Amino acid sequence: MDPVVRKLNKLHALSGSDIDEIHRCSLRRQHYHHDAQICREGERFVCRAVLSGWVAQVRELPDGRRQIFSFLLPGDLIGMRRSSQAHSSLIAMTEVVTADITPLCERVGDGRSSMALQKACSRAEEMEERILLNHIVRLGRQTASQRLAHILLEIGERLAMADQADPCDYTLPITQENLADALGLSLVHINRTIQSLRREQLMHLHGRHVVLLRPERLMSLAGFTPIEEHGVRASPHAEPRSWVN
Amino acid sequence: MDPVVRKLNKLHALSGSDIDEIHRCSLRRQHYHHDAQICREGERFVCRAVLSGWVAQVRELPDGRRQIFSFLLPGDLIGMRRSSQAHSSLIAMTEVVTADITPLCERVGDGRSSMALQKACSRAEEMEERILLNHIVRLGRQTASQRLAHILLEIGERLAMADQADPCDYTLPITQENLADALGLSLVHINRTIQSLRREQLMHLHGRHVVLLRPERLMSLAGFTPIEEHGVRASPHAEPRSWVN
DNA sequence: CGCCGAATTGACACGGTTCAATTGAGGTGG
DNA sequence: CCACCTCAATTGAACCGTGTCAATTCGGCG
Repeated sequence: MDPVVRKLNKLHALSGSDIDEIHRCSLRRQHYHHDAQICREGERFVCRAVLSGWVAQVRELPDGRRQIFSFLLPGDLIGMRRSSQAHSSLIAMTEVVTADITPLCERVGDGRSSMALQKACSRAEEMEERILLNHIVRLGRQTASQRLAHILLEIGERLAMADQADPCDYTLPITQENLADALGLSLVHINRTIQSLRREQLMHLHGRHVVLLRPERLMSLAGFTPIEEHGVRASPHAEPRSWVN
Repeated sequence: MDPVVRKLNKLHALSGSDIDEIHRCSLRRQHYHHDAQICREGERFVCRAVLSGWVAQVRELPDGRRQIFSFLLPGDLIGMRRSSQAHSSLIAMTEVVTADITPLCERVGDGRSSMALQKACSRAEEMEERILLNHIVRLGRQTASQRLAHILLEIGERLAMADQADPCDYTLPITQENLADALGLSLVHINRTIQSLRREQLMHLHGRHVVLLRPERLMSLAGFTPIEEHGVRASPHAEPRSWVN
């Protein structure tokens, strides 16, 4: 449960007993092979935590193409809220280990756990929401290079949050095709986009190894906002246009 | 609170006292002009219900362009879960009336309300999630015509759920530019896409009036799955590919 | 009647897709 | 230790869906 504890603790400082509770409330481990389907769309699924490996939340289209909604990284919680069936499938992008954390979900859900733990979980959910909205912006309004830079920055930030890696230097255990399925692009175009960013000396991406060489330039290119800056920015707008009766 | 009651009741049958509770737990109404900003990104916001009018959940990009995440229709609840700041702005697409439902959120959240009411709210949240995921698929993997057909079918279904209109014949109180901002397309191209669907006799869309002429054809064109069919479909896959240790 | 925002149209450029090969790298067995 | 196999990465060329720019028309309202 280590990555889970690290991530939650970074979102909201936890006490020793909180950490104990996290350990106590996790049931059996489950192992999945690369490409294994962890959960099928429409199925009811239990609340899990990813302990190691990457999982993709994905929908398969009638014509066989895929759209990946998000990547779930070590430390991420799956389905804290969702009570009934899933609206997406879960597929192991690598060898994966998860833990069933149903008891933890219940205790946090009905308020039996500590305030700190609840706060940390709610922060985690918020972060999840932010990631989903970021993804929509990428798909709706960004070019291929922006999408790629943006998601690589975001993944780096998330890995760092669970102490899995340096935010600008990490292992990307997925294929270019997987990136394409997430970013709504073709495999061929992802490849060309990678080369373009490489040529401009903005990043390395060879094999499974990513290095973001100039994070500031990448951030401005992609319009990426790191998580620390959320909620404290002064609005750039001159005056509110809102009108309340 | 009528559209809220109708929608929740359709998601899970409510008792008379549930309906009373919904009424009792709603605080003051707030009125907004067309184009008013109801909530700014990064702000803390209260839990609200949309009573009339349409609201857009939107993010503004540095270059002035917009991405609309979703449209909130009468009967929709805003921010049932999100405790702290919003990751998107809310903008009134029409004249809008909302109700502050903070008490309702709290009672449902900590289990003081009836089981039925909790169930209905959790169904509403699930539907919200489904809508967001559908949106990602539209943006990531569909053509302009598919996106348009898909979102119009979805909106029709949602309006019908709150008894606001016929699912295939309703008023769309937004401009083509708003559709473009939601569907990740340019205003010009949205216009041409509308004309194309019109030419093929699949729908009418003149002024604010939409008629979906051949819903079945539109659904197959757009790969749209109505909500009733969720969770009961037999999987088309031959055998599970998953492997559990 | 005249105004203004919304809708519509045309021409052109470009980002991204598709199809079809080719190259490269890691893993396995002989 | 090398030949081979396979999957991932890379490349080229043609095609087409969308974006952009710049007018023009439409429609409702004062």
